[in-house]
Amino acid sequence: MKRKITLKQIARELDVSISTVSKALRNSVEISDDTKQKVQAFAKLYNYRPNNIALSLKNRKTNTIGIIIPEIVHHFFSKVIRGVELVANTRGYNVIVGLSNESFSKEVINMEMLANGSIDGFILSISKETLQQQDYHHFNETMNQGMPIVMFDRVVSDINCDKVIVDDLDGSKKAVSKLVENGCKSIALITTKDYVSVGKLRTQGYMDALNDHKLIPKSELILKIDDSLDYEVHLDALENEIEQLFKANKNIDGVFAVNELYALSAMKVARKLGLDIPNDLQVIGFTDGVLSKHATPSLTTVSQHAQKMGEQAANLLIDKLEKGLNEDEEEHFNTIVINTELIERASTK
Amino acid sequence: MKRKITLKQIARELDVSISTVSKALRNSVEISDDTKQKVQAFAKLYNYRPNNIALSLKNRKTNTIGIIIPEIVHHFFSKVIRGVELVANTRGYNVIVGLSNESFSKEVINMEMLANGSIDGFILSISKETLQQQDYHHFNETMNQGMPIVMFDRVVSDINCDKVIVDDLDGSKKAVSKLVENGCKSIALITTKDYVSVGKLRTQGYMDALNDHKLIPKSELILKIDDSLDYEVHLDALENEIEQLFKANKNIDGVFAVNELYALSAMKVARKLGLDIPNDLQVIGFTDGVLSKHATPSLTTVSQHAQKMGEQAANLLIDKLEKGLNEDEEEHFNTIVINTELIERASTK
DNA sequence: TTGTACGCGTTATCAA
DNA sequence: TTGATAACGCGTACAA
Repeated sequence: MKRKITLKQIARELDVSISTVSKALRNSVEISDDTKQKVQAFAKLYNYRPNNIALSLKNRKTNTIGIIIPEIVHHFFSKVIRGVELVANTRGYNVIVGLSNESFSKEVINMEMLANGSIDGFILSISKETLQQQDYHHFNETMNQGMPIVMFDRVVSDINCDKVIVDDLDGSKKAVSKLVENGCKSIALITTKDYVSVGKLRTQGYMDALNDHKLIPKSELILKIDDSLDYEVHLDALENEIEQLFKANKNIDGVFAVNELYALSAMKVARKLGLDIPNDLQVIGFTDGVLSKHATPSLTTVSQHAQKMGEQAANLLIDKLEKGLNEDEEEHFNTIVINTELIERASTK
Repeated sequence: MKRKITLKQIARELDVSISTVSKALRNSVEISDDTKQKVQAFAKLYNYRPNNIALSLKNRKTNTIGIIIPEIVHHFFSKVIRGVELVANTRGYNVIVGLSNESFSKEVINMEMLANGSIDGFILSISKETLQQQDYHHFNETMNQGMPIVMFDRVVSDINCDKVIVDDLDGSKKAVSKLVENGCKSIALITTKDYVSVGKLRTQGYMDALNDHKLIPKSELILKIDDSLDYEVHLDALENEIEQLFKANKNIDGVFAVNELYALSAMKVARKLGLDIPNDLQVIGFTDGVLSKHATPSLTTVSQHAQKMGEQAANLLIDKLEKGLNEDEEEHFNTIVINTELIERASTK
């Protein structure tokens, strides 16, 4: 087992100084061709590679991005990671992943861990618990220490940083308008409690679309799910709530759900109640998930372009990292809005 | 914007030496209580945290694990990551993620990138292209440099390292036996080409189960898909192949598929051909995916316990990293076999 | 053309 | 009880 070779070892072997080796390897004009050849050959033979950690320490730059997400077993987030990775890699960065697991304290601990020199900047999406507690001090502290943050999807306006979001409002409007245009008269909304920013915006889009079409939103058609429960586990509870909704409002002929699970559950319940999709009931979900495509019937969705979000976030962050930030120049923050796309499948006419 | 504070700055402020500060913060008995209090108060005030990079350089230990996987937008792999993250975090490690995207060269580049000091060891699953080319030099070189590797799921026997695998053979046997016991007489197998080790083993399990039940495997019932195509894109091609299989063998009453997509496609085609599941046809898939649970009908699966695999892999790696490896002690490699579990849903009787 | 010295931030050892 | 020094591995300004 031959350990990784260092400049010092090469220098000793060839009986020259460390700096000579260093310069020779970087092809400096200061060094004679003879020495360069000798050193380079030796380095190649022993497969010399500079130690990243030493470089990071010296340059005060790790070329590593930290990404903190609430959950990785989730198509949306893993697609975002893929986007980040893609851009990061081509631009010479590595990606270190931290999971908050929707917990405030884990988010804080993870960020503190990484902020102590391990990375150059963060890309993150806020955990539910943090959103609920509205405690954002760790984000501000991190930025105060000169470490940039790019937030995506779950963002809050209280924090001044670069952001990448989907056009939740417009996406929802498009979806609900589609339902209206397809003839739905009584459209239900299945959404989350309002502290989830995207849930709130998507709810707003639903309202706007109805208003645009001179339809009156009815509160009994709006089901706000408390998603602090993990519904992958408590699926029954979710389905029960939806069933109650349908039973109390037999005239429902359209459903807009703010995520995939809600939409699929709605379809499942509808099937159980003997409704035909899309003839009796049309359904659209806001999601980038895989379930939609393979569902029966396949689900019409509002696509969020998760991978693109990741790419944009990575570009935003790296741009900031590499922009020689002129001292007293006012810092500027960007918000990139990703357009949604309505993907029509079999759950709508 | 206050940059992160260092020992040196604290020392200067308090007019003591750097080493005094360092010792005071670690509560050394060498330092007077007075000084300790002073230093610790100051450090707390300015929220001092040791710089990870400097520590890594000094200790030649990064406390970071590198994980290289072929694809992140895939439930199996993201669950494995979750398992790795969980264990790594509780044991004081970070996780850095590299994606090979099923490409040999990306796998090599990613590993070289990380092997230069960024991490202490690898957890990885081999890319398809690497498996096809059977070029494993990068794994051996990495290990020769003293960097341990733990492989999971897609492994090869040629390489000597710790491994975590599922019991593919037994899992497949259980599945196919189940079909036989449920009355299937003519069971088709939808699998991959043999260079994918798990595909090969699962095929073997199918054979074994049939033999155990005195049934004769028929080659015309075995469909080997060339999965170098991305079937998420070329879904039609996949479904066509399966349709041919069904049409050429009308007596098929059971299907065992080595992954989720194949199983779902089989169900879709069957539905199209007017077959009722599970009455005319029973289907089982080898997978840990989400699609199964939400499919119509829901799919009976052989579960791989992906998260547990990740946890075991992380424990294996960290154990090795932290075991004071006695010089001439023979190095020992473990292979952990994870048991599968048959999860019965609606696609079987 | 080559080598010395320094600094990145930390800790351990040894001297004062 | 405190401080100076060396070391981790690297690159660079400056001296020889």
